[in-house]
Amino acid sequence: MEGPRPLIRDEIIRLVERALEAAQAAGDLPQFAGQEVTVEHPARAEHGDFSANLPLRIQGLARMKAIEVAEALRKHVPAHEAVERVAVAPPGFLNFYLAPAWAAAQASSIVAAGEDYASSDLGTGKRVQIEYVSANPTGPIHVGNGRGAAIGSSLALVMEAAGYEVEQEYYINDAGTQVAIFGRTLYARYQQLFGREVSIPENGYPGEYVVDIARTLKERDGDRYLRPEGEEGSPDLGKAGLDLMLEGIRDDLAAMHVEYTQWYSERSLMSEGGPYSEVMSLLEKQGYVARREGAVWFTSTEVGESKDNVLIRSDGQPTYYATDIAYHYDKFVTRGFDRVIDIWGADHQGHVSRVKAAVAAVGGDPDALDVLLYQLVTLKRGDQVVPLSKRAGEIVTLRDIVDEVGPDATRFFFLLTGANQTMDFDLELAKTQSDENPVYYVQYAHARISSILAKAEEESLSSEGADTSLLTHDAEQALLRKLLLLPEVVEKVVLDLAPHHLPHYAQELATAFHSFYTQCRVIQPQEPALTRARLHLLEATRVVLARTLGLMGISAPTSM
RNA sequence: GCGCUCGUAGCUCAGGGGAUAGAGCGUUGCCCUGCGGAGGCAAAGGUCGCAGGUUCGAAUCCUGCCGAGCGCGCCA
Repeated sequence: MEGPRPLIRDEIIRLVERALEAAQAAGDLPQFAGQEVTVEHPARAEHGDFSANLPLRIQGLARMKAIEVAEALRKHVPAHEAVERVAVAPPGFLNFYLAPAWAAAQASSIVAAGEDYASSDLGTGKRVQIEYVSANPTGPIHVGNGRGAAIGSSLALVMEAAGYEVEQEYYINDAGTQVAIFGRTLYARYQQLFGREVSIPENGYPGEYVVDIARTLKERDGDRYLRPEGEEGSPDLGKAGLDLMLEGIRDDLAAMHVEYTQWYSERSLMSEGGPYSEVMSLLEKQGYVARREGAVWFTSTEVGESKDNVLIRSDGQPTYYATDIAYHYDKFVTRGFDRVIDIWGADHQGHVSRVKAAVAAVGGDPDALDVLLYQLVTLKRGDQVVPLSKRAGEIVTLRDIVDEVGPDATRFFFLLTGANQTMDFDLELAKTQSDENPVYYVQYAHARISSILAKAEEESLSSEGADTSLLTHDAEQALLRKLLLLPEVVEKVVLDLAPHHLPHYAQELATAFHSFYTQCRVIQPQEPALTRARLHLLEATRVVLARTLGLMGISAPTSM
């Protein structure tokens, strides 16, 4: 299979690089050390499609005015089929204008690429693991987890498009203190259903959902978990409860169209000779372990941390940190991922450097670990802030939102805001104005195109043999330029780990299409050649819209 | 107190060294004799938190200050 074509942006960069070499060889510019060339999309269309600021950056090195540098470069820019003209603009920009016929011809390449359009080989041959959500199975998935789900799931789709082999994983915290507390809470609720006067433990989980789980287990398994009064409950009850919780979590995430390739159990780390014991002896061997105050510590200050951290508490239980080290050891060393991306809520920020330090200590590469933190979501009903705490009585779950506004709008909304920006999720707005959610604007564009293409087919019109050079209208050209942008967006999402660029691009693309639609009639029986060309443009637009929506995990409806 | 993140239009947010700072929503005013009006066009709305600094050029980088969120457990 042929690899993806180079981005037009990169070809422009190469033209500038070659112009610099040629200008220096010709003596129009003095010799100096190589400069990295970058180009950008000017804000104003009159400044062209791409702009290079190289003259401004090297004016000092060249000991010339930037405008003169630009002029010297312009003379040496090699000809390129995609470039109609190159202009110098004050104070020293080199502006590139794409040839309309070339831009139009790209419609054919896009249609030919189909759902592979904007794929790249950026990550080819690299295995990346993306771990996200990983919420404790002691309560239902809440709104904040939904944000992590949207980001992780979409990032996975985009990285796959960029050639990575992607593993999407949910780490199940099925061991440890919180799970034990959940088990005791559940047993209390279970006993209550049998008429016993017991109350849930202090620090227990007061939520109604625990009662629901208890009731389900009672109905399914009867009294088999019941022990004599005063005794502790059966561990089987806790296990059964967790399984039910997990089932619910899977369902909730699946409702948002989040699908994992792997569910990884924390408990499985603890097996004889498993990752946990391996890591503990590894740390011990390397002298990073100290015993004091009845606990076992990782002397992380030795590797630059601000303080040491407990691995095994004085009650003999491993901390979350210890098992997390084992988990990351398993990711890096045992499973050998080239890159690991952890997506956490910003409240885990303090954990980042600790984990990186530990990764380094057990033989992983901390630079291959990216921790993507997303700021917390403030849930609102109008002006009223709704508490998100899993321990509060009334909680709004992710499922509530998905059921209300649908998976597409939920994902789009979560993706819209950059991860390190706090965001408000106004339920009132999401519910009452769901028709005005921008996702519909984008999906509508796709449905509209599908409708026109269907109508064309009915009338036996097709894009067969389209002459794209007829696509010269401003609106056609503007749309074509948007289509050409997706590969750059995909690259940016991958390099910055920032999927929020997708919904913004999707809106721009939809706008360009709707504008084209109102200005350019597609089906015109008296203009068969133009009709063919515009149908072809529609086909290309549909490909790009569907692809963009697909990368967000959002459906591309043919009718709405 | 220390650390991380953030402060851009009335609201929600993009932009994160480049030319006259953008979008959606809201507001105001236009546009259907034709392919889906869930649409299009236009207007109004900004000392980019404040003050210094670096630079040919700063909303963007650096420093300080102000304000907000989160973290600084033998919780996860």
